[in-house]
Amino acid sequence: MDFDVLADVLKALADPTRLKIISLLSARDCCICELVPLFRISQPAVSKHMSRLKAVGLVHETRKGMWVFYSLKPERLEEVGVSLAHLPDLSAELQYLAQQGLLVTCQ
Amino acid sequence: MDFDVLADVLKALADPTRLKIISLLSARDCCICELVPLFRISQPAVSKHMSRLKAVGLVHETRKGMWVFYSLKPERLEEVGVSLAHLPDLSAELQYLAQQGLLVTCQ
DNA sequence: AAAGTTCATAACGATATGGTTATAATGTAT
DNA sequence: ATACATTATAACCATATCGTTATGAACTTT
Repeated sequence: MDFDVLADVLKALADPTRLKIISLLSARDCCICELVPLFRISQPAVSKHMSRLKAVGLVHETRKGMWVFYSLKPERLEEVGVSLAHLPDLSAELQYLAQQGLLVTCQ
Repeated sequence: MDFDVLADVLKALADPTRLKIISLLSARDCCICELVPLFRISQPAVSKHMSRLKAVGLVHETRKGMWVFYSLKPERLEEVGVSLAHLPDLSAELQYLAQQGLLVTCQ
């Protein structure tokens, strides 16, 4: 994942409510009306959290009659961990700094 | 890491500039004046990014004369990956929903 | 067809974020 | 002492974020 995409996915993860939702979904697919009573926020607020998670591919939705069930995409979550552990290499930028004599050298 | 702390660390990571800084620091300790020419932002902007990373323990600083060298704390970064892969368990909340008859059951 | 349930969208407000310029604080060198 | 280099802080601005209430859209049930 490049820096911009990874930042977007991390932004989607960087909220306590959404992290809790992810934890819940890792145990069981849930619909909005199940999540609302667990959080002290309104139904539209939960709905927007889900859209946000869906937008970055962390979650998938399935209509079942009246309900929309959300399920976690664990591969996507794992991809974040892997990307963080192996960030794109920027040693070219450091070489550029060295060439320009912009690296500070002090013992 | 609990949900709130993890969210704070993820917020610190959830920015392309800070991710690039982390990648650079993984290759070499850097001071602010080295980073400024690599990004198209001002010196105070870089300085604030570093404070933010330092505030959540992702980075450590060392004065050397005129310069302040920043180094990555790889244990902290790894901790994020581990926490994401093992989020705090919320099955108690699901049990609560079940007891209240709030779980939707449809085949 | 009408009423009820679930979820999404719109419009708004308070706070957070990420940048800027100006200036202060710290350390070095003349 | 003075001047210079590096970093941090302050004040400000534009946009994003996360919540709210009101309302619309999709689907079921009566």
